[in-house]
Amino acid sequence: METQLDILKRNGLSVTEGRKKILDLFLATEGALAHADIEKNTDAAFDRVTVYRTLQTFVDKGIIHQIPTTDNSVLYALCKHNCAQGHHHDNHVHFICDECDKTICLDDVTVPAVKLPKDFEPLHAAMIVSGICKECKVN
Amino acid sequence: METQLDILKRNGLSVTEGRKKILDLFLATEGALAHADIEKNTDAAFDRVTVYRTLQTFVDKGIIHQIPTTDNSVLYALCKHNCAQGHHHDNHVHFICDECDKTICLDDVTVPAVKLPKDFEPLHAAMIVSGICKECKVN
DNA sequence: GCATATTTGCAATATTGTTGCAAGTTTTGC
DNA sequence: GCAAAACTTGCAACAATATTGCAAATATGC
Repeated sequence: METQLDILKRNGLSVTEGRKKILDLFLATEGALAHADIEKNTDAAFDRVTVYRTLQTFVDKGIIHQIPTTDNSVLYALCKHNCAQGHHHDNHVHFICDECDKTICLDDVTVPAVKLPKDFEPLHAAMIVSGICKECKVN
Repeated sequence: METQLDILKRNGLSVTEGRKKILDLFLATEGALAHADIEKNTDAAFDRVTVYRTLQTFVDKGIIHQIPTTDNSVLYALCKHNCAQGHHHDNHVHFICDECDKTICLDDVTVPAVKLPKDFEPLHAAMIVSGICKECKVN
């Protein structure tokens, strides 16, 4: 399995404590992370600014992708497939649970294509489904 | 055509200057509006707080709906169809233009249903397509 | 190991969102 | 149309979130 080190090197990034730790967190988390989660889970070991910059770098490199939400926050999740710089393949559906508030990448559910009106040229599509997730449904 | 007055009355809301003006702005705008746009376009005639509260009220009543984005902001747009309180019908696709940055409600394009993994129960789905819009494509 | 390039932390600042409360406005019932 | 009740607004204070420049620290290439 690919380690944080591999990921950083593959993307030509300097290997630093901060980047390793944040990547570790992503690798250890099933769902998506908000900026706030990352600050909490690294025990304030890093400056807030570093977290912002690290996330931005990862997004630019295609290591993580952003998930839009309706509550003025952005969620981040690892790209499971190989995403080249500036060319993401994160075209899977995201599920936000109304119960436990977790966001899950449904890697096997691809965003369906839609027919747009004339002269609209689509480049990227995102889809967010909310409801009750597997875990909450069973319990 | 339905005026701002009709909309307010239909929803049992007090008719105030602020609500009328903000509704006017929505009725006059084709695309979606960010909170910042609303503050700007009302000439700072209202307190920031009033704008926040008015938008919240409109969302609660189903007069406008929220559109998720990936840049830490939420966009708002009028519900074209009759949305009952707590029961929105805004299941159309939203298009964000990378060129002019406008967000357009594609009222005629409905969000397609997707097949979710076992035990996931969907309640709501949103879809955002980005690319080049009609206007920018032609010019 | 050293020079260069990159990254980090700090401080300052800007932006955005929230809450309580008193004053003002709208609606209701007559 | 008027008074009382209900609701809405603005202000002030505050909290949270995001951005920038710059010097110090760290990582990389040779």
